Amino acid sequence: MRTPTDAQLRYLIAALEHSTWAEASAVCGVSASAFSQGLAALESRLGLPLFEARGRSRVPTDHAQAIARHGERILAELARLDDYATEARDGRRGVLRAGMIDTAAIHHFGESLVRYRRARPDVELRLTVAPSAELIDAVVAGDLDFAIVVAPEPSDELSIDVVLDEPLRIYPPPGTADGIDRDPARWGPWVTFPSGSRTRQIIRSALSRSGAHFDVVAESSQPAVLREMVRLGMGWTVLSAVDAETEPHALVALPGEPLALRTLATIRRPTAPMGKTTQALLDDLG
Amino acid sequence: MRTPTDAQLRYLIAALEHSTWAEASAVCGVSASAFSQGLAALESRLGLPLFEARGRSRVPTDHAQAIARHGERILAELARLDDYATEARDGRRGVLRAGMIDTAAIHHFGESLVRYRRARPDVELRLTVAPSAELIDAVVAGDLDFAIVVAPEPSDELSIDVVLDEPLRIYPPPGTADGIDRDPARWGPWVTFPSGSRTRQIIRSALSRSGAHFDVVAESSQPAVLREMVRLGMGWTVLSAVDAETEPHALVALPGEPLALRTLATIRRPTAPMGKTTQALLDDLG
DNA sequence: ACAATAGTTCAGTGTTGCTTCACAACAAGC
DNA sequence: GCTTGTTGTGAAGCAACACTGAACTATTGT
Repeated sequence: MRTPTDAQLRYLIAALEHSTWAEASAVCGVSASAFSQGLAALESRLGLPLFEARGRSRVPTDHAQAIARHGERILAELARLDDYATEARDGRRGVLRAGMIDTAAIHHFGESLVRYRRARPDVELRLTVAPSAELIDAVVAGDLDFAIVVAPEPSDELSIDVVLDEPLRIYPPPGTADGIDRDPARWGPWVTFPSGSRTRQIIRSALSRSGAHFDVVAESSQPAVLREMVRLGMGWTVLSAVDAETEPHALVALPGEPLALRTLATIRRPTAPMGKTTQALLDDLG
Repeated sequence: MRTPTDAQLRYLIAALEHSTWAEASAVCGVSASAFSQGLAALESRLGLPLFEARGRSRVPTDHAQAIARHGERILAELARLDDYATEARDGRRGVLRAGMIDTAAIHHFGESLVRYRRARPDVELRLTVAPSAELIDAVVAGDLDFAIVVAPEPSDELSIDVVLDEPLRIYPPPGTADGIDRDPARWGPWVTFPSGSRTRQIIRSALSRSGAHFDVVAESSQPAVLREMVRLGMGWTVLSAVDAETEPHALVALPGEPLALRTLATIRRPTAPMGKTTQALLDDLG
């Protein structure tokens, strides 16, 4: 014995709400014949009489009432599922697992995130802030829908879209003699990101291109910590301007061109379809 | 866009519960092919990605989880409907609208009714106690599933099954002279049922066959009232033994054969299918 | 390289739900 | 009575659907 169709339950409810089946079938948008057959099928599936012949019309049995109540609940649940699907389809509902490096989350896209939360309160936004390498692993593993990281090498496992290039500038400790920027050989020593860091690689190669030594005396993955160490005179650093030049205790960069550009990119797994929740945030970032 | 099938929801839930689809499809009792197609159909109906290719297995998306929860509720409601149907099919659940004349309800079938309520607590038993004519109308109108009444004339609108014949005996007031039973001409006057009553017709024709006058000095539809009037000496009556001879204040019948037999029968509308709830009570009465 | 595993695609099949048309039962009119 | 309109049912045909079995692709383990 098969389970009742949602159409059949709709027929039953309509039959109880209207005095005549012709009327009810019209409301359901099917022919009177289909309506009649549908109710007959429902009766046989349930194994219960739902209507009783009385003259030329049908009178519902007590079972019909009880079953219609069950039917209403079932249809209500189906409608809730449909509502969910509709909201999820256009990204008003769902889960969005985002990853960002700290600079992106705080300085570049903080506002976007706030806007997004306000615009889509039913989206469960889970933000992971971590270094690029960690975020890349998480994206590849499928633990994140996307991440904004320092652009990695192209790879089959990632689709990469550049979102912005930010300047990395050199920040000497306060009180460093003027004119020293002319002679890279006298730069340093350095406080910078830990050795696994992608930004550290960029810095190291840029410095070596400039002819500077890269002798590291202190490490931290936190820009704020590096800035403070420079302020205390422990050494020089290279940071993005937004990290170094924010109050309190803003640093002052060596004048001239930036040492290098750091490219930030969104990364996603190319095999995973992009959900509308993700889409919407990425659109806003661009 | 059509609504999801219950089978498709079952597939989704199974897919989330088992590590491999082959296993899940086996649990659902369908081929891996049908399973895969079913989930694909569900995805397209909802317009949402439910699974994501990862190596050679599929990983559910966040939507899949949420939708499965909705699906569980829908299936639970369907199961409740099915439970209702199962119980209703074998008469453990539903409504039973019964009618009985007072004598039947109190003396003949009171025990049956009590037994029935105890055996089938989920059946909503609605008992109407009224005179035969009224019950017959109610049955014909479809307001009662069946009734036990004084057997009426055969009719197209009723199916009639005799359940018992009960003796109607003559009850004189206390202190009536012995030997008077030999002379029907000296019987009476009478207190008896109102003129519309079926039992009164039986009594009148039986008395006239015996050669007695049928002069009525008081009427009531309630046997207990008639009995009391006889006890107070207002006149004679004819009652079924169970009504007249119960304590307190039992009457004593004229000796000899009963005046007449009153036939009680169950009546039903022949066009209405007999439900199991009705069936069960009628079986018990027999 | 090879076989085993996981899931998909394809063609074919039976069932279902629908439509249209014809029909039976009934009520109300003349 | 006869006719007419209404209400619901049955039959034939059709399109959609869910299923199966077999061939197929892609991934993983050895």
